Amino acid sequence: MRSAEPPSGDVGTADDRTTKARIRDAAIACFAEFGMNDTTVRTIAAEAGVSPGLVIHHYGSMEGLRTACEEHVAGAIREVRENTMSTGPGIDVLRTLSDTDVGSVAGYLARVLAESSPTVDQLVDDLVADAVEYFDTGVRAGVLRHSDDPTGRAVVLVLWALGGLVLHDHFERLLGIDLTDPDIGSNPNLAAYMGPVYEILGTGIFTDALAADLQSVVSDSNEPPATGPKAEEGTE
Amino acid sequence: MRSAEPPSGDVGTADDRTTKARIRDAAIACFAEFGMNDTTVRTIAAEAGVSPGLVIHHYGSMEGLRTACEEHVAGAIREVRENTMSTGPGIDVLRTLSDTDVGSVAGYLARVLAESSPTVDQLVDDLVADAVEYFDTGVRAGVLRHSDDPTGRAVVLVLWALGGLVLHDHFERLLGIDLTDPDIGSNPNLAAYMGPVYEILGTGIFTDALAADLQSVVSDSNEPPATGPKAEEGTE
DNA sequence: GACCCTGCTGAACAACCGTATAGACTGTTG
DNA sequence: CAACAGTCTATACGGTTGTTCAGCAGGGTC
Repeated sequence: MRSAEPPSGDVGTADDRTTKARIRDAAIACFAEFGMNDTTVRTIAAEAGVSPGLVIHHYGSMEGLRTACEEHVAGAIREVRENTMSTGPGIDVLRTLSDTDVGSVAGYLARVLAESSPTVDQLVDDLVADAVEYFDTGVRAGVLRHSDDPTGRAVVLVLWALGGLVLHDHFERLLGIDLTDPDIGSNPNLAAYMGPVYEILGTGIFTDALAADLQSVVSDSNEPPATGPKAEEGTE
Repeated sequence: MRSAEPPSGDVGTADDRTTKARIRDAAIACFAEFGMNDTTVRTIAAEAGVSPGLVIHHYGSMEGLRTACEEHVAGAIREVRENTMSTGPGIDVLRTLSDTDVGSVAGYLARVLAESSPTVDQLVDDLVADAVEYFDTGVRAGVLRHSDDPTGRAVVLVLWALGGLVLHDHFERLLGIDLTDPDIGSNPNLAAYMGPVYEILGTGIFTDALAADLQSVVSDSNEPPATGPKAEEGTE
């Protein structure tokens, strides 16, 4: 009773299909499907096919289980990240998530990203750091434009992508594409999202004159310009 | 007892500083500060300085109060939207929110946007429709680039902006700027966010050759190209 | 056989939730 | 004055939550 954990203190990176691991996977699936609040110990226990008491027995408390889920998901993402980082091509946030073997990583992240926690914060920091590094590679390869604020650009793009993940219900309703779909690549409506994305990131949305005007204003003060019709709608 | 509502069935667009309105405002503030789940009837009652029973007496149930908050916030946003729409210049999502008189609209939205509800869905649809219209104005004025998918572009930009709002904690941690700040305009760190945003929306991030390549690929199939080093990190 | 340890169950616990109800206080009307 | 209608408080009720605990089944070890 003094310790609810067996001596093996791993969070599950290797071959654990024990009951404890099954409970964790069931919890992740429930969190992704029903949300953080509508998921109870009894919901998870039923999903895993065990008794409610066993969940607590293995993870000490509900918060202990939450932490274990976060660390497991973060570990799975980190694993994919490091592998594809060394491999090279085609890493992006959503693809990184769908490449994990957890299954409902994207749906789970969509639920936990909004609430701050050390594990999630670290995960976001890592994704941003990856983006910074990868953007730098792209710039030196001549496929990406130079940025006056590489870190800021990476932060904005990564958080926009993750924020879109959190709002996947709205994307699905408006564009017919579910960003949390584990195999989003085979969705026929993917172009409805990727088309505008590539268009925006390819050429921007401002015409050249206005873009230069906005850039100079930003570097001077904090206030966007107030002359003539503005066009920063939907961007801040 | 058969009806918990007084004959006045408004949701609060005009001069109501009654206790009922104060309870609603306290609820919005609590939802924004503590989140949807950690806010109980007793929390709201304490914030409003009334008894828990009175909350139920006025709004029938907790869900009735939630609905009233949603409709009130949506109404306040709609009001600002229509006014600035007719006025003309400088409307954007975050500025629209900070122009409302509710105070913690952005923080409230950051909590409710993730969960689908008819009222929130309608509000998002309206913001997207506004963006479509405003983008079209900008295109015809020559300050915005033409889009092959104007609606898709507006959806992506609005949801990116709103998604950033939901992830305001991460933005604040990484860039030092709180997107839910009621008067965000006077924040000295605003440039840390607006700089990258204007840069991205001004010129995009892809170089011309790669941008054209990606565009053609998207219009052909759903799969992003797989040749050479890719650069769609953080965007999908 | 007895013994212990581990995985696990099912019932019970206290705490908290939203909600209902009885009644007290107020101002208004006859 | 009495009667009344709202507003508001205090309290209590059922239900659900996370958590605890006594005990069962099974498999080693002596």
